[in-house]
Amino acid sequence: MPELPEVELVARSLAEHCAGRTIARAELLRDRLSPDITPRDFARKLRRALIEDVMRRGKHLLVKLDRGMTLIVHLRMSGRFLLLPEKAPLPPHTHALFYLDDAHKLAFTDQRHFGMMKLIADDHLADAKELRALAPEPFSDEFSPSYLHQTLARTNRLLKETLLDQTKVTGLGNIYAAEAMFRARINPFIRAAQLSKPRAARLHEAIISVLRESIAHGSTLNIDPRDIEASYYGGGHQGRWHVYDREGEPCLRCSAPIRRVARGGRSTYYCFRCQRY
DNA sequence: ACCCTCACCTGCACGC
DNA sequence: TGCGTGCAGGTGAGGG
Repeated sequence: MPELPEVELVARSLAEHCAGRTIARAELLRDRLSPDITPRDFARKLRRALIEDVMRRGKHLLVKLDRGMTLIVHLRMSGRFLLLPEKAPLPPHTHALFYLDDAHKLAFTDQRHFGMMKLIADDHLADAKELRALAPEPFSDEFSPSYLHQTLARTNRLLKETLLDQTKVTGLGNIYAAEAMFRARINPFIRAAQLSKPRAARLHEAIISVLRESIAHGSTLNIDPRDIEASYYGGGHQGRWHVYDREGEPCLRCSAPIRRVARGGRSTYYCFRCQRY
């Protein structure tokens, strides 16, 4: 599912439901979910671990355990957590299981098998290759208008592609990149370096507000009500996106039909009239 | 160091 | 109904 707002909500709900719980037993059902560790060691290292907190960095979940360990989880396209009664049947595509000490189990499911887990000692967390190169958090002071302007100025790629590069800006994916550029009224196909300072500042504001509002509204994606973060979701996503997945529908600002352009196997949605330059 | 393409999987919607 | 095609929210490896 996930871009930053979805991962944030998963992190919050995992923290709410699982922080303070002990993992009675863990099972890695698909080896390649966590390729650095055998299923046997996965079970051994997690057995009786206390979940202290669950945080987010970029699109990664950080499950902070006692004994100086953190489980890094990336949901990629289809990773989900479901909190189920201990004896409930396993959902399809369950690749890892965590039996908690409160008669529930946490199931990690992943239809497309792109998800990733890595158990890492806290000493090495900061330099884990998954986290090391990530751009500053969008809600941090470090992610400033001038940071964005200078970062974009140093690339030759198209703006849209650059916004998806997690080492330049972290947390945006295909949906929210499109939504942020629409909000800032900037064309996705300009060169990133072409963006003037005032327009970079406008994009900066748009990125932050799109992400912030999506978190506040409970994201924009359709989710299974059994997903752990389901309680944070409002009334579904109807009408929330302005351009994403709206090819041919009227722009909500100017009524021009929204365009979709496919490149490198991915779609970019934008309003050709509002986002001319 | 950068940039591009492909690869990783399954399932669903669509057109014939 | 059945089959082939294209597409889906993300990234990493490997090449130029």
